[in-house]
Amino acid sequence: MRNTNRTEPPDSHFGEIRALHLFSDMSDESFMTLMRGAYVQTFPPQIELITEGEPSDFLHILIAGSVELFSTWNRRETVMDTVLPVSTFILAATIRDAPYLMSARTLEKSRVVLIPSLDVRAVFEQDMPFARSIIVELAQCYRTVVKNTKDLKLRTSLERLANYLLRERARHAGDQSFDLPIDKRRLASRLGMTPENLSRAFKNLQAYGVRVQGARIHITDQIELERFAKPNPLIDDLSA
Amino acid sequence: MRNTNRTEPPDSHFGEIRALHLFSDMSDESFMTLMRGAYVQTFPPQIELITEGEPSDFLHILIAGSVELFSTWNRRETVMDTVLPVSTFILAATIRDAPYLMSARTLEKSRVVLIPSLDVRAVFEQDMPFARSIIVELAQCYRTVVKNTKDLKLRTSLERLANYLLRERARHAGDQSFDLPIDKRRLASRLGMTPENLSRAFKNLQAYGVRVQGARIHITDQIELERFAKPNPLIDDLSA
DNA sequence: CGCTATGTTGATCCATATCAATAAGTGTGG
DNA sequence: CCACACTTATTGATATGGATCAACATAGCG
Repeated sequence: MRNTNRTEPPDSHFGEIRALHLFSDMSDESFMTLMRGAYVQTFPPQIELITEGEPSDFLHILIAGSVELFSTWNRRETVMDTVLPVSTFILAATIRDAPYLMSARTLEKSRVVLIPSLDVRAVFEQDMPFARSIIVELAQCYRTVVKNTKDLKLRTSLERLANYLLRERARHAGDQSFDLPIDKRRLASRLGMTPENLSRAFKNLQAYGVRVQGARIHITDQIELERFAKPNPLIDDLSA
Repeated sequence: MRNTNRTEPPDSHFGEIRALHLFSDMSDESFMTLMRGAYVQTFPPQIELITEGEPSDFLHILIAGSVELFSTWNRRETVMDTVLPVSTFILAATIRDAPYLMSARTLEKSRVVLIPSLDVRAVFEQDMPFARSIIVELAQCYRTVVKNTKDLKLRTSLERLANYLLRERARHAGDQSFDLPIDKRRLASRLGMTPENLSRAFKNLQAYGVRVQGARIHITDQIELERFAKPNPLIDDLSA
C-alpha cells in the first residue's frame, strides 16, 4: 500500500488549510507549529485511512478527492458520512486522545493532510483563537449528528431520501438537475436502507416530481416534493 | 406554570456545580462571573423547559430530578436522551448561539441551574482552562451521539435492548438486579421502538436470562446475554 | 376506591430486508 | 475500439422485523 502513496511537504496547501474556519483565526506562529509536524499524502481509491478502535494519532484534513466514514459491528457495516474537500475529520477523537469511533476510506484518489494529534492538543492550549475555533467546530459537528439522529428516528426511508434530495438540490444552488455525489449503494447505506429499497424509493418519488437517470437527478416539481418531504430547518439546514 | 416554580440563589449549589468537569478547572473569578448571572429554579414534573427551535438563552445544569430530551417532526416524537444529575445539557446550542435542536421536559420534580448563554460565551474567551473543558465536553458529547447512531443503524431493536440492559447493569456496579431508570414507554422511544415492541422484546430476552418484574430487571445469565448482545466498547462504553 | 396512564397481549398490516435473477454500466486488456 | 469481466443498479418474489389497531390488565395516584 505505502509505495503507491506520495508524500510531499504541506507548503503548497497552506492557503487552503489556513482558509478553513478551524485554522483561520489562529496566530501565524501557532499555524506554523502545526504545519511543521504535518505532512500531505496522496492515496489511491479504496484505501482504508483509519480503522475504528485504533488510537487517533492524526487529525485529518481532506484537500482533494472524497472520503467515506463508516462503522462496523457484527459483520454489518454502515456509512456514517461522506467527507468532501476541504474539511477536517475525526476532530473529536483527536481532542480526547481516544480511539477512532469510525473508519475512513478513500472513495477516489485523495489528498490528505495529517497533523499529529499531539500538536493539535498542544497548540490549542496556547492559542485562544484556535481553541475558540475548535469549540465552534465541535459544536457544529455535534449538532450535525443530532440532526442526523432525528432524521433517522423520526422519518421513514422514503422521507429521508426526499429530504436528502432537497438538501442536495440546495447545495447545487437550486438547480433543477444535479448528479448524486456518491454511488447509490453508499447513499443507501448513509440513509439507513438497502440498495434495493433505495431503488424502489426513487421509483416512489416519481409521483412527487423526481426523475432519475443514472446518477443524474431531475426535480421537476419542487413544491410537490416539499409537500411530501416536509423539510425542517432543525433537521435539514446544514448550517445553524 | 411560573407560580409553581421556586427561584433561589445558586449559592447553595456552588459546590456541586463547581465539581462538574466543565467547571472544575476554571478560575474562581470566572466561576463567580458565571454564577452571578445564574439562578436556580425548581420545576414540577412534566414541564417543558425548552422547546426546539427557540433561541438558546441559557445553559442548563440539572441539579436534582430528571429531564428528558426529545424531538418532534410531523406529529411524531422521539426521545433523544435522558439527563440525570448532575450534568449540563444543550451546551452546543449555547456555544453556537443557535436554536435548540431538542426540547426538554422534566420527568419528575427537578432543580435546574440556568446560566445565561451570553455569559458562557464571554467567559470562555477569557478563561483558557474553561475553554479547554468545553472542548473536552463537546468532544465527549459528539462521541456519545455517534455511538448512538451506530447503535441505531447497526443493530436490531432486540440487540439494542440487550445492550442497553448490559450498560444499565454496569452502571449499577454489576448488580444482578436493578430498576429501569425511566418508564418503559420512554425507554422504547429512546431505543427507537414502540412500547408494544419493547414489551415483546423483553419476552424474547427471557431466552437469554433476562427476567422482568415491572421496572425491576434481573439478569440471571450475563454470559448468555452477552453472547447475544455482543457489546462493543466503540458503541457501548459510556466513557472513551 | 375508582380514574387515568401505563403496560401487556393478540391480530393484522406495512415497511423494509433478503434472496434471486437480470440489466446496465465501467474499466481493462487485447 | 471492442469484448470480456466485474461491479453496481434494477426488478421481482418472498420473508420478517416492527408498527398499528384493539382489547384487556395493571398500577399509580388523587
